[in-house]
Amino acid sequence: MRTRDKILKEALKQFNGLGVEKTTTRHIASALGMSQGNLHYHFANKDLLIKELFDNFIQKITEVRKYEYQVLFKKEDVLASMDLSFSVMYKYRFLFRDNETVWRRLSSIKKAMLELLAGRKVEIKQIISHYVKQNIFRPDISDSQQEYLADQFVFNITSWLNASEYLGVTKQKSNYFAKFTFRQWLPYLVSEEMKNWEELLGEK
Amino acid sequence: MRTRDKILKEALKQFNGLGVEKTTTRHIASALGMSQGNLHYHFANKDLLIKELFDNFIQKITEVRKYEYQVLFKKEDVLASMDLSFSVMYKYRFLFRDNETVWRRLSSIKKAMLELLAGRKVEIKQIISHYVKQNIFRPDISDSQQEYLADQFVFNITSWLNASEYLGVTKQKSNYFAKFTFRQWLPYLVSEEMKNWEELLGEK
DNA sequence: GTCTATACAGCGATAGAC
DNA sequence: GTCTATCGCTGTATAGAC
Repeated sequence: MRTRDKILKEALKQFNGLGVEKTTTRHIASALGMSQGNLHYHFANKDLLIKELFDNFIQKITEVRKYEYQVLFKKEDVLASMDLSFSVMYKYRFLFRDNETVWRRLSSIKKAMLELLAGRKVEIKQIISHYVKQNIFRPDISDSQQEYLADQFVFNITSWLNASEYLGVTKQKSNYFAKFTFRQWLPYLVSEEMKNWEELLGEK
Repeated sequence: MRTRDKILKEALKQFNGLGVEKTTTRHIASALGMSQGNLHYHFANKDLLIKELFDNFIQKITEVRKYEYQVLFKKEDVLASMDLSFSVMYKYRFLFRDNETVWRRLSSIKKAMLELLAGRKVEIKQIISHYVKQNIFRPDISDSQQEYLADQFVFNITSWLNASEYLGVTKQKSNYFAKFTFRQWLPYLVSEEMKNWEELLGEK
């Protein structure tokens, strides 16, 4: 593995574990048995490390999305898609946990992240709208409630990482939260569908 | 105002605004036109500042809870109660935004915070159970789904502060999120109730 | 590319004068 | 109580030898 990549890998590990502010170039370098001077040869400053990790994140999350674009309406596929997205987000969780720190340092990341989420919201509204047309969702759910559901979805995907401690979640994080998020739709379903979905999501 | 209190007030302001790690005793002192030495006369170290602010938070949030304990089942009261809680949490938002940093420094706060939330979950389950018995909630909602709803509630109250940027919320934060959280219950209601509640929550 | 050495700034905290 | 002065440490980043 190239030195550059080793540094990136270790930086990601420490950003996720210790947080962005507590992670230092000294610390990263020494964990790799490398001098700090050498690290700064490869990455002139800490922000460049963050920037490159963010670019990697965007690349992976875009890949995941593209992959399932056409199969998105079947409930098993929606669930699997969420699971995949969540696992990528989990890998780069410092971007969400320390979002304020990161955004303060690099405002371009803030912009890109908000755009990403706006795109997600549009997608989710399409799915919901599809379910309403197919009579999978109940007919008495108002438009504003559908809008709300999409907001709740965005809220969930951005917040789940911080919440795991509060909820006492330890293992299988991405899978747990994919179900957690998906489960929010249960009461919107018509009765016949509800049983199927509840089965898919398994007992809590 | 006593010097002690001035320091606490400024510390809270900076913790909320800059984050705990970026806030320094130097910074707090100079904002008050006071020497750093003097600040350290009143608070020997930074952790004592955090600790005292946390104690104030606990005192206020407990007060708020006690106050409406008996009226908790009417929907208007539940909403008002949430609004009050959220506004206290907002005042001490660094405790939630920087929860990992704070918990790393003072594990006693982690313990107390998790207990507080566990209590909240119990309360919310009581309310839900009450609504089910009163036939305000639909009868076809499973027990595990009720449990889930309580978890979602805890998830919401702990995460809303970080999410406002993602959702584009700017003003009236506590009121907005009280409704946001409450609105999650809409699809669980029987049809007749749904209209009343939707009116209470207003158009999005 | 990788190292050592070092400059420089900022932090928490303490000592001692007033 | 409040101040100034200072210590010891840790952080980012650069310079120059190999």
